[in-house]
Formats: sequence, C-alpha cells, structure tokens
Amino acid sequence: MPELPEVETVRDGLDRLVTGAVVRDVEVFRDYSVRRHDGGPAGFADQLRGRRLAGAARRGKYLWLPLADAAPADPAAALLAHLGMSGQLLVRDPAVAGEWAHPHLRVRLHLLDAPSGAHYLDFVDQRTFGHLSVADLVPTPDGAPGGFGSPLAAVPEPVAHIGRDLLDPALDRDVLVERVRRRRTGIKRALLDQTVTSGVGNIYADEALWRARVHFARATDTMTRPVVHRVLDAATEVMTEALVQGGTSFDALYVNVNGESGYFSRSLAVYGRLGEACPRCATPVRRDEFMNRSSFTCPRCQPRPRNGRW
DNA sequence: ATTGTCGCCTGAGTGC
DNA sequence: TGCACTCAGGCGACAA
Repeated sequence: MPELPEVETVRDGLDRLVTGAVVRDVEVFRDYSVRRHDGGPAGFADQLRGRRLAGAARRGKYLWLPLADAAPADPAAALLAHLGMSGQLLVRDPAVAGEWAHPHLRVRLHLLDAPSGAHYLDFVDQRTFGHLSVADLVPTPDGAPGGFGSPLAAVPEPVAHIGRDLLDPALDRDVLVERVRRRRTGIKRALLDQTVTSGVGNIYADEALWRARVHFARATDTMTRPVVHRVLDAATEVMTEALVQGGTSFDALYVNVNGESGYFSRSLAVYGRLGEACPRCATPVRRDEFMNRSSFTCPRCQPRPRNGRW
C-alpha cells in the first residue's frame, strides 16, 4: 500500500509531469471515489473543467494540486487526493491507455498542455479506500508553507486538522516531542494519530519502534524526551530510506504506486515477519493484536512495559 | 478536549 | 467447483 515515501514519489512525479496542464474534461466512473465533495461527482467535474494544475504538494499521505485560472492569482482551491490502500495516480498517453483499459479506473482527467505531453491523469483504485475531491485552500496557522512541495502557506480544508509530517521542513520537532509526551496513551497510538503527526502507518510505526527498541504499548507520558526523539528519528530514517529506494524506478509517463517497491521485500525488519529471526538478536518476531490490526515486535529488543497502554 | 472503537471497501487466500 | 468466511488498513464519524 502507498505509504508516505510512495506518496512523495507520486507528488514529485506529478509536479514534473502535469504542472501547467489544463483540465479539459473529467470522467467519473465510480461515484464513491469522489466522496466528501460538495455537489457530488458532477460538481467535482464542473469545478475542475478549464482549471490549470499549478503544482503538487503533500502533507502526510494527502496530496493536492492547487487549481489556477488563466489569469495568474493565488489558487483558492485544489484537487485533493488520498490514495488509501490501493490508489494510483497514473500519468498516461492515449496509446498506452487505449491498450490497457484498467479494470479499476475510477476517475479520468483529460489534460491539455501537460509538460510531459500526457493526455490523461488516471485515478486507479482497486479497494476504493482512496478518494479525490476539490477542496478550498485555507491559510496555515503558522504562516509556513502548507506542506512538502507547497510554495503557498495554505492547505486544503480537509487537511487542516492534520499535523505536519516528519519530512516537512517546517515541522518543529521539539514541539512535536512535547505533544507526544502530553498524550496519555501508548506510543504507537500516538504515532498513528494524524493530528499529532501525519503519514506514519502501521508498517512504518512497527519498523520505527523496532529500530528505537521501544514497545508499542509504552505509555507516552512516561517517556523521556530523548526516547521520544529516538522514536521520531527512527521513523524519519525508515521513511527517508524508503524514499531513496522508491525514487529510483520512475518511468517518464507512468507514476506508479503499489506496495511493491523494493523496500517492502528487502528492508522490513519485523513487519509481517511473524516467527522469523529478529535481524538484531535472532529472537523470533512476535505478533500482537492491536487496534484491530497487527503489531510486530522483537520480544527481546522491545520488552513489554509493565504499565503499557494498548 | 481527549481517547478509543467502528466500519467503509474489494480481492486474495483458506477451509469445507 | 463454489460458497462462506477472514484478512489487510487509513482515517472519518461517532461514542464515551
């Protein structure tokens, strides 16, 4: 599934391949894929037609393309996307697209004047947890750029309640550490809470905690500042390494997102590796149920805290 | 206000 | 072969 590094790879690709393109037409093949939008699919299409895509920005796993009109002015709205579990944004030309009618094509934007020459921006999503919408841009409270790749101090309204992610240059780490320590919950819950910091999913949370040698149920209000820093640093490292690997395979007309970047097969220490040897100490990896999901830990490197919070 | 739970959705995998 | 069931999980909606 697309995690933050994959979404960043997509953002970078969109920035280069479709910035400046004009939306000539919009086809919505699945209404559910444009939910959370005023006016439904028809309103979505109406608000996009004739607009120019002015760049690509990202916060956590949300990404957006600010919409500009013919006359240059600060964009007031953006095409907002979340890829969910299985979403892809594919920049394609008709020859390729015609040969390959994707069974999970949900939305197609017809483009004019894309720098790549591409004619389509396709939203493909098997499991439909992802969605597109057009959203108003609102100013950031701190006046800093809204996210990675954003020159504007604004974010789409549905993103406003979400914390800056760990790759965001405008993130204040010390403030984040204190926010985490003020919470009365377990460290993994805090990592997964989008309002604290965004973009950390189940996989990277487990990997980061393993690196930092902290159990997922460790109570945040018992953690010292250095330990919280260690966890956040580990999460940043894991995502940065994945970004470096994921950015290597990139076709000029094909922005691909799937769960198959080399990172997932090669570099996971504990996630999904029940019973396999911990890369550090060879103890078999353990799986616990947590938040109706799974948590993978090394029982030796990450001993269970006495007063943990699950 | 903060914290925790539920359910959306589809296809692969499993057991009978 | 086919059917019923489970599982994966980000995150908004809602409850406590």
